[in-house]
Amino acid sequence: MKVEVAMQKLKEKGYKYTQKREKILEIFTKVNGYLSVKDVYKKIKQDYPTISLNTVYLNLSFFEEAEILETTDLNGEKVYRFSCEDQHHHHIICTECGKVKAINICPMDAIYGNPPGFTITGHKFEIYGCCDECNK
Amino acid sequence: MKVEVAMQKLKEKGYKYTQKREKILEIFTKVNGYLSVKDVYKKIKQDYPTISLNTVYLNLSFFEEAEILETTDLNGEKVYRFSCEDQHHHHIICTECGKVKAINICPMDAIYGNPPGFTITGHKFEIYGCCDECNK
DNA sequence: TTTTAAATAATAATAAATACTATTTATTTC
DNA sequence: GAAATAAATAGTATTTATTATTATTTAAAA
Ligand SMILES: [Mn+2]
Ligand SMILES: [Mn+2]
Ligand SMILES: [Zn+2]
Ligand SMILES: [Zn+2]
Repeated sequence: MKVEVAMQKLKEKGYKYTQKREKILEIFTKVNGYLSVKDVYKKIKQDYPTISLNTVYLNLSFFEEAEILETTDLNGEKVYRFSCEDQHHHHIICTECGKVKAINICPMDAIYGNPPGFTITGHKFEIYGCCDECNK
Repeated sequence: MKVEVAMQKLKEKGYKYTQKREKILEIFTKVNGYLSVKDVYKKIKQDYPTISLNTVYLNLSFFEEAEILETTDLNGEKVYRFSCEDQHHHHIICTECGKVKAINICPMDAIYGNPPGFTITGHKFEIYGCCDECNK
């Protein structure tokens, strides 16, 4: 997703435009992987040294709500990345640096209906690994 | 896994026998699902009102290390359950109460070798839902 | 029974995440 | 463009999960 499209999406949801929000999104476009709140905080501090960590927390939550960012847990920490807008798929994730690679298989294709006693609301399929860079 | 087998496994790894450990394992046998540390703490307090929360934390970690318990994240919290010793499989999990049901499909069966640029170290496939009891 | 190494309790320390409030700012309205 | 308003932000406090520390107790070995 492009930054402008994401900002437009935000606007439609009634959020205001701010430079910091744009910058946060820009940070995510430059990374093909998950970032923690602190990762984003460190990066945006280069441009806005006085930004509050709380602001980063809030905005990442808003972005998630607006389905601009998606999240997962990496080592017990919530991490964020740009939502994949193309067809539903899953990822292999480097547990060291958060880098991702798409996997064009969804195990739900083999699941028919709801298992007895349960109503399905979601699923997660993630392969974990170490990328070549982190392997060095 | 039976409690005695698990305690035996612990012994082999050099851990001592304690009543509290046995009780913790007993708690897990009575529940077909994941429990948080606090869940276990509350339950065991009925028998050992002076037990320390830290003791629960420590023992659950030991059990995980000894592969007696397995874990996942539920609503950002680490939760534990008895390890499945039968053939590798996955689960549908009630996000309300942690109850689980086996799914005899593993998406890794369709993955051959390592994707370029990555070394696979693990995977997670979980279906989330709400069980009939929690739906009421 | 004595020894000793691990288990526990009690408490302190960390770290992620959330809550609160005064101030600032983007956007609306005139 | 200036004033009004509602949201965004900074700064700080609080909460909550988890880990660390240390003195005491206890299971198991000698
Ligand atoms: Mn993708
Ligand atoms: Mn199972
Ligand atoms: Zn990596
Ligand atoms: Zn349930």
